[in-house]
Amino acid sequence: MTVDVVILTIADGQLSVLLVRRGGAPYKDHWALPGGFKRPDETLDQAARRELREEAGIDAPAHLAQLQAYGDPGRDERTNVVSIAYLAVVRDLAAPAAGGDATEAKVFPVSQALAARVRLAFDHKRILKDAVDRLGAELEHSGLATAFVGPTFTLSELRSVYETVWGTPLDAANFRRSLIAPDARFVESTGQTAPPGPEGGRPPELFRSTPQWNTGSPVKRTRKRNPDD
Amino acid sequence: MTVDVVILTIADGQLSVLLVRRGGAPYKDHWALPGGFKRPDETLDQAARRELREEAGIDAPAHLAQLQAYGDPGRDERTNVVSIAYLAVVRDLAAPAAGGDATEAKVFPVSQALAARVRLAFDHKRILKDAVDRLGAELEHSGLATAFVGPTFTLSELRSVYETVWGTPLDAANFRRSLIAPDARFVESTGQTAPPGPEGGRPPELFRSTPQWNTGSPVKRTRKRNPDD
DNA sequence: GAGGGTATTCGTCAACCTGACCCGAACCAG
DNA sequence: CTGGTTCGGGTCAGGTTGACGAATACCCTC
Repeated sequence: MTVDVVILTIADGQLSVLLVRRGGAPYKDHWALPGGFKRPDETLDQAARRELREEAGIDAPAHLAQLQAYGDPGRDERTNVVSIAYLAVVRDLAAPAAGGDATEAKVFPVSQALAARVRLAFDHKRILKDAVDRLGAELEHSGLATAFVGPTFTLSELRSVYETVWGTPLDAANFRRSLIAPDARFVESTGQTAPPGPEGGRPPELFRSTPQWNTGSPVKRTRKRNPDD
Repeated sequence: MTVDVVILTIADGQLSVLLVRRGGAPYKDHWALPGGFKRPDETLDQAARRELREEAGIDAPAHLAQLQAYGDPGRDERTNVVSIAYLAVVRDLAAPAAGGDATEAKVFPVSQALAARVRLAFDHKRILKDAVDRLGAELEHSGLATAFVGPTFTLSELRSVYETVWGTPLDAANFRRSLIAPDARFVESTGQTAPPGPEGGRPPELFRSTPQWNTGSPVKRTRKRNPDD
């Protein structure tokens, strides 16, 4: 009975995942999701937080939720292990913060970690793929995108989260309109502005997310529909 | 490591769940979700199907998917047990089909099983509540509603599923319009008609669900918005 | 300081979708 | 045949969305 954590962040404009290098058999020297055995006296959530802290040096993830259990026989050649996968979202994962377990930690772009030539330990590639799919779906129905940005943020930063995860561009004006709609209180203005980026431009307004952002999201994913379908 | 299955169906116009009476300690004689220990040589899905067959006599559920893992210490006083909850949807659960395990099985309306005065074994009430919440959300985003009806169905039958699960009435005409939209192929007509119900009325058309019904659902839940909010 | 460049913010407009409602069609019971 | 019921099909106003243009506020270079 283990708990594995998919730690996602956005680094260099790419959705990225933190992986650790395994020190022992099986899959020695392979990259794997941080995780470990659940202790009898802790809840699953507590076990996930402990692994976050021990193996990734993360104390307070912006988001942490259970994903799914994986229990196929043979997924671990040693013993029959069922793993509970967790999804954690953090920001500022710039410093890999190698855990105290003498394991090496590194942040990979998800596209790279899912590439065919890369081999992850156990069924961790499938878990990662499921986690990314789940994240994309969750963005449509919750305010999870705010977990990728700071406590205050510009609408461009927030929009960039959607665009990065979904891989599709969004219209900046319409994105703004849907978020600051008078009846839907998803974000509220702080009155402050952020300095423009290196590219220049008008200084953007800083927003704060409201606790209401639970019942649905104003941002919709526009799936390209095949005309021949 | 156990697998518990929330078996939902619609009986007498009410969302209902199948519970079994426990024969042994702990929680002897309490009602509980059917479930049991996972065997090392089977997958989680296989374990769920085995429990469905052994304890509820169900061979082919219309829907079976993993929900969530529950692992709080103390949820089972004997040993530290992590349970993987599954959601199964079946139709025609009229015959309780008591399992061969000499356990008594009975179908309860969900509203009754969740009532405050009823005590279910372990944390099964919370699992059931989570399952029902999940079902309601899933109806909005998938074609799961078709699992409650037969291979062919009338639009009234399908609409009744949404109304029963959500507890809100839907406009019959608009429901029809959204389902038979020319570009959204969620259902297709069989050309046949069903006999009218005991109340009379025009014979309804029989439809079949299409395999496409995965990317979203045309039916939306209209949340009543508080005007003072 | 003038001019070009960028990103944000605001406004507009047509197309689409939605909720509400009406009416005829088809069937049953009396 | 008449009344009652459900299903099929249509209409209509209001809201929402996608696309797009224009104004604003900053930076940089000349």
